[in-house]
Amino acid sequence: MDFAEKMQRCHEYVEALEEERRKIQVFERELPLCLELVTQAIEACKRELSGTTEDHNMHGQSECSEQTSSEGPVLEEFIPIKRTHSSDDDENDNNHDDDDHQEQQSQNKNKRNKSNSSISNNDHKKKSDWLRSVQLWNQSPDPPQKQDLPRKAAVTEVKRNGAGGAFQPFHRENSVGKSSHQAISKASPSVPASATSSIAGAVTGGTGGGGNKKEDKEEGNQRKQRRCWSPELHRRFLHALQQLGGSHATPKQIRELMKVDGLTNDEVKSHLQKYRLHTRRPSPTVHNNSSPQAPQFVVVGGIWVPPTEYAAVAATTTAGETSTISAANGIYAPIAAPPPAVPQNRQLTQSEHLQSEGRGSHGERGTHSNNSPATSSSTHTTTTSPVF
DNA sequence: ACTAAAATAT
DNA sequence: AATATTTTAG
Repeated sequence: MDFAEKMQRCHEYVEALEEERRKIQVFERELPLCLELVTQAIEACKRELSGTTEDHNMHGQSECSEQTSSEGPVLEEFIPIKRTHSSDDDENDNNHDDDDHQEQQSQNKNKRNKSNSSISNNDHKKKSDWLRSVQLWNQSPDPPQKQDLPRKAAVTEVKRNGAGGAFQPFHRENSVGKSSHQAISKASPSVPASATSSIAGAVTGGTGGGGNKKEDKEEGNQRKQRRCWSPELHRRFLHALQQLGGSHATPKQIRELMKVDGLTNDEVKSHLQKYRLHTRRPSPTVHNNSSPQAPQFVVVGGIWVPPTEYAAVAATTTAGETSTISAANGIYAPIAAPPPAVPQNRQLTQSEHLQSEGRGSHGERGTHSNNSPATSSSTHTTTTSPVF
């Protein structure tokens, strides 16, 4: 009978749902309704299962509800963004907006005013367990973001955290620049919340003319809110770098390429610095794989490839076409294909050898050509060789 | 008290 | 733009 079959299917579905619930459990704070929905669905299904047969009139749809159909309508409810302004800007889907009209929003270049006063807020303090406290969206009291859901538009700044990896919570702290002279009055780094089904914005966006809340207490100072270079952000960074052919890229170019709104030159610059730093021979006496136990794929020829990286970069670029880029990839983000999934494994294979990384340290994974260790920097690999 | 990362200064 | 220094979050 097909009945049994149905039961079976239903059962499976419930299991799937439960697993799903486990997954989002962590984000209870961010997705309370989502959790609730799933829970309800599970219950409904179970009821149906146990409640025996027929009369699935009322909740007949429960099972299929979230799958797809209801998704649309419901989705809106989940979107944290409350658009206060009645005027819905709906037009800004995916136009171009490549241009940088992003960072400027209220990013004043003023030097910091020296006015200084008391800092009175500590709103954070009680975030001990991150997983829980991680916020996909900043819950900062200001959702001034004009551009909401960028949808598919890549341009904006949709970034996601998490995924397979590490993501760090955003910190929203206001430390006052108590520096003696100069105070920045850069715009308040308000954070947008953009979400696409499972995506959360990771990048802050400037406030538009939106209107700041009363948050910034009349002080123009404040050390810029730290920008969190989430894996995704970094991914974009790398991507941009690749497109520019290596490290020569100027921060400005990089920033533009990244198309992340709210990202400033300085931030990129800083990040670039760090990147180069790490990129350039972490050398002296760096023995990577130390553990005799053969950490499967540690490899790391390279340098500084944050956990989540690999896949991301690979993915993007692979999809991409640029040959040159690939080279770049090879260089900086060659490694590590984690056990789980990830179809494309490159040359991660021989990991075992402790490889005389020794002093050279530079991972020369590059299929070919590589700079000499000491003298030249790693940079040119891409830039020089490929025709540009 | 230490470190890495980001911000800011030169 | 490159590097150096300072500040700060973990």
